[in-house]
Amino acid sequence: MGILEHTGWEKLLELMEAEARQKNAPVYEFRKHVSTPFRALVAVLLSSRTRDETTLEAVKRLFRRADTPEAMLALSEQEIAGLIYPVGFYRSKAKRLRELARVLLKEHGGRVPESLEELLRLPGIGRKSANVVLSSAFGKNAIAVDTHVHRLSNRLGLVSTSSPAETEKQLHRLVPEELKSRLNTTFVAFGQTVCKPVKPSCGSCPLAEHCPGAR
DNA sequence: AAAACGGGGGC
DNA sequence: GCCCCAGTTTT
Repeated sequence: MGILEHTGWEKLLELMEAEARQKNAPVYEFRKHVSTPFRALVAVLLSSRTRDETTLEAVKRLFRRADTPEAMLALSEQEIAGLIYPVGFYRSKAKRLRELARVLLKEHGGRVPESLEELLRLPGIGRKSANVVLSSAFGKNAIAVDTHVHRLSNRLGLVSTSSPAETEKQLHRLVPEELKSRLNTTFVAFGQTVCKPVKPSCGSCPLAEHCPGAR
């Protein structure tokens, strides 16, 4: 018997969300500031290997200077690097941001494309990032498999695979269309606050009773 | 001091 | 698939 048989998808997401909101999961504050397509694209690029609180500090400063591809391209790599403290990886991230702005202007008239294929062709944007933009900025029913989604899906026994790509496939079959986008934020929020990578709070977890990974 | 964080890109 | 990247935070 899996956890879904006890809760169903809707209830599962509700339980996770309630707990994560109470614990002030960083992703909620983060999302408030990066809801437009360009901001979402920039933020997701910067968020690689970086916590949401850290990324948020950087994008708040960055967007005051460069909230459009034109403004971004007008800055030098060094200037961008200085603005994105404290995300780390300054040279590579600054270079990618500027290149991203350049391609956006040259290939897409400065607009963020809305298809997975086009997003994947942007420099610095891979499958996870493209799906985050599709779901968070364009409201599409996309599933973005980051480490949180991958880890939680496996711990909860929703999928069983070491491959993020396979997790994405299986979730697509499993999750009701209208809940796919919501799953991204909810799983990240719950992963940040309860079902953490190290030392998960199984003792106080509302799902522990029916979670195969609880310990 | 060492491990964790995390996703893209190149091979 | 595996390794590289390379700064900050957590343990």
